[in-house]
Amino acid sequence: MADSVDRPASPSKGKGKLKDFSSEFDDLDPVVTYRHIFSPTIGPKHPLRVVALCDCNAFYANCEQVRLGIDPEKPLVVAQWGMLIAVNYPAREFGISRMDKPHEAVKRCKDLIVVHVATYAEGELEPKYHEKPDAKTHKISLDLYRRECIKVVNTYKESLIGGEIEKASIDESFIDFSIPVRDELLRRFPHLKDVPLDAPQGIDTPLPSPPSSVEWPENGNLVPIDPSKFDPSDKTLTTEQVIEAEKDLIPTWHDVCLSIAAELMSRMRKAVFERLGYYTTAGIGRNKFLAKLAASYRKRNTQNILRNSAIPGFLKPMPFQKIRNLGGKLGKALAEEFDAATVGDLLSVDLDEMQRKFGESAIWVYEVLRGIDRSEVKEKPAINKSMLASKNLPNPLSSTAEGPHWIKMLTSELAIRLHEARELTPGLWPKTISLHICEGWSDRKSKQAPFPSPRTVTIDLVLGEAMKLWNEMCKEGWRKGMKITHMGVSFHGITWAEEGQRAIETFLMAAPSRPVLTKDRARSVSVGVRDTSVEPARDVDIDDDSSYSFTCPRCKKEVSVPRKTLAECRNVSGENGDLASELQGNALAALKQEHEDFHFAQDLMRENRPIITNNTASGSGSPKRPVKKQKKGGQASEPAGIAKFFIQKGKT
DNA sequence: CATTCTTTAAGT
DNA sequence: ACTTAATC
Repeated sequence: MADSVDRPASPSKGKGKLKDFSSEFDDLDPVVTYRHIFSPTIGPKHPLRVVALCDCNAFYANCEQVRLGIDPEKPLVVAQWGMLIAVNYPAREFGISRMDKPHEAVKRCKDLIVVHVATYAEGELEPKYHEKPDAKTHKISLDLYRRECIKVVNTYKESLIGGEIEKASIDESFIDFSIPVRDELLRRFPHLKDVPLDAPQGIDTPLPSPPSSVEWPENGNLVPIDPSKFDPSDKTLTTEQVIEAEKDLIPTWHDVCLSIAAELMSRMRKAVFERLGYYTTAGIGRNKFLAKLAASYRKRNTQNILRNSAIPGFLKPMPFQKIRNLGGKLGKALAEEFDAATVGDLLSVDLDEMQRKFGESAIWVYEVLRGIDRSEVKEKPAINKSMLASKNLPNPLSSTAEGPHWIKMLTSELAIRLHEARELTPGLWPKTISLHICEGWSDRKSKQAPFPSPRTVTIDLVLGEAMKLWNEMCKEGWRKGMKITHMGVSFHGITWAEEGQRAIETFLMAAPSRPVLTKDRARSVSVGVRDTSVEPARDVDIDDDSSYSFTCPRCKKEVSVPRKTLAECRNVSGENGDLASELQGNALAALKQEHEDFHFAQDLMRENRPIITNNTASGSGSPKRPVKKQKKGGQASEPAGIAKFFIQKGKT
């Protein structure tokens, strides 16, 4: 009850007063002007912003069902050791839930298909669907789901022109439809493009009235404005019924935008289903957290539209712990502090009080409770920044000698996954490696170290680095009676290697089998420097500061790698005769290739795929690499596939 | 209602 | 570098 007098006035209207409910959500029908329509960007405060969250339903189960070519209406579950990690919707009809054990589930449904997740057996280089996987000896592989997830996101991209997509988790993506929707809006209502000559406030004049009714797509649900008019347990509530009950309603321009987004979303979900066979559910609303909540309104192969006018009725009875970021400690703290469970319960807490108790987070919470969320849909790099292989140990390790077995298992998987990632994006490399263990129930320890940078991934390399960490850990000793119940190895800071570094590698790989060029010999060799075609060759002086360089037509920057660095990397050689031209050709070709690869990787990381002009379903889901390098050495740079990969073992 | 495995971000 | 928290 501290006085709020000594605090500056809060921006909230009803501050300190008894709340008038209509003012809790006071921005639901903002004025939209021509200026809004013309705005080149549509940020979090724009009144016509439209965001969707689309997630795959029972994704792992759906993946296995598709992989096995099973009828999607057959009940199917995915098991991981003694538990279920995915239950498809037909199986849920039998009352099976993720908390059930596989054997319990089978009791509920005689014909239930139980698929165990793929596992690595000891020493295996790829995961398999083993007959009888054993938690004591095998290691789970979630790779199938990771790969399928990429296909889903790529399909979204191909079927959407010009929107932003953020992959939020393995089976969820946020989509910002604002720009494509605005473009379509102008196509359908071209009169919005012209500010009337007699408009009183020019470009700041409010838009004319929207059409008197909105065509909501058939295949989705409208969250009702007044849920009390309906039986909340009625899962069959249709859009028609909602529209019928809201006959008198005057739609807004934002409603029109939502309906357009719904069409686009529907098209994207259809593409995913037709191409990949995955069912999705989407939520569509004015911002991310509402889109996410709306997605959970009705599930399985559908989409739910949350109009601004429906926000209060939807949000007030909502347990606030369902809101993203309020599911954990913060949510619990709020519940305890204010003895509240629903959003409605917290609306009477004013901003000052909230700030006193929750400091920084208060404004975010305060706004979210009122349906406001300014967070943006931001494209995340397509490449993961970290990679973890971990394992709970059913028989805890009780001696240091048992460590290496599991470390080998975990590092093998990591090496394979890194190698796989590099097939798509050559040059990816982790900055650090770390080893993490749990002793007993809650004693955790971790060690990390910089990861070295040879150019090929081998299991032995990763194993060796992890073993160093393990040995360090062992040296520090264990609590009395060592009991390791969990172990994990991970890569962090996985990024595209530095350009110069990569250029050198490419360069060296281009000439792998030639006699070694010593520094002395290199001094006597002639190499052209700036421009291969124009500048005459001149003597190499290893100590000079000149570079191989060219100007990139795309970014207009001069790209170079110091000649010195290349020379010192040794192995640069050839017969004395045409060595000069060969060297400069190799170096420049490598550098150019490297630079193209750099752009390629950047595009890939930002997921800037070339814009598809028509919706002609192109078969390939992944971007094309730039023109392949013509290698003088005639040697494949990277071994393809796991078989070859293993041959690399033992080499530096 | 608890469990295995992931990934990311942020704090100390 | 190492820990904690949050999400699926």
